Amino acid sequence: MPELPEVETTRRGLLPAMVGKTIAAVALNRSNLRFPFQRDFRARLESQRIEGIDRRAKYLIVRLSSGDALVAHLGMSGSFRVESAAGALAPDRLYRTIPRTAAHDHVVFRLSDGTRVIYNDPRRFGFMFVAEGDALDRHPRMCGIGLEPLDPPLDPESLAFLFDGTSTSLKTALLDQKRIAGLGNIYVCEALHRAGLSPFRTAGSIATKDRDGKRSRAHLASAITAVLVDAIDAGGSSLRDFSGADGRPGYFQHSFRVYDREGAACSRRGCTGSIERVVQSGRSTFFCARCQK
DNA sequence: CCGCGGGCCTGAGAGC
DNA sequence: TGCTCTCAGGCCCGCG
Repeated sequence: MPELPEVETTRRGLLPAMVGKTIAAVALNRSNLRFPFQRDFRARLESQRIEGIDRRAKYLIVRLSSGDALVAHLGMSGSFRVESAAGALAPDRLYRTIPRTAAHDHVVFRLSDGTRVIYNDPRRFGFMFVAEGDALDRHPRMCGIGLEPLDPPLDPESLAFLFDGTSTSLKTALLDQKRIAGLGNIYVCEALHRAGLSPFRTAGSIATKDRDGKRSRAHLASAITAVLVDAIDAGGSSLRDFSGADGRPGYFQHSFRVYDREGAACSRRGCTGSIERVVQSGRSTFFCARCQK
């Protein structure tokens, strides 16, 4: 599920439910997600006040009053949902005081006001850990992460720095979290189509600026930021099961121009091509061979 | 340095 | 209805 827009949507949904409250209790319904939980995982969370929630690449970072941070990665199928204390927000629904547990609810955070924040993850490719907040930049999981594409907005000079001399394909280069952080398979396919660039082009071969401004680093940089902003505005993409922490699904999947649209007509104005699917470094690439050069 | 394949998991959907 | 097969939004490792 989650690429940058879905993680950002999750962050925004969690903010009002969590910030300023204290973690009263943490329940672990199993001993591991992708990795075993740290031995002191619960102890370092319980009775801490939540100061804020940040995002770095596809990681959520929950800042705690102790100076520690809870770091969570949603993997392929992870999601958070918020269940407010019955009665607090829905006095007509007091009968819902018995918390419902769904399959794959692996971690439950109970907050000081009774709110429950639940992490669900069928495939368990996600993981979470507690680390010293000050040391996060040096944490092995975080230290190699590349540029945030939105803050500040990705620019052609950054792309030049990241891609010059690289013989990797554009598709693979954009998926590489060490270069640009947060793009995944969907948004790479979408950005390349918007930019009119072939996923097979060598990353180092993109011109700084074309005469007409097309198929250049400048065009690619703005295509990437535009698709991410559009997706965040739509609340992310809900393919199978993704929904924001508020329970609402995202709508960006209705705006896909190529992803999962094999055989469909290309939506670019004036283009008579159709969307193809090929496998590139083990992942599906969707593109229009006619207008992506 | 690079691409590729496999592995980690479960569930949905297609095809028979 | 039910089986088997393929594929899925991420990421890491080892191979050639």
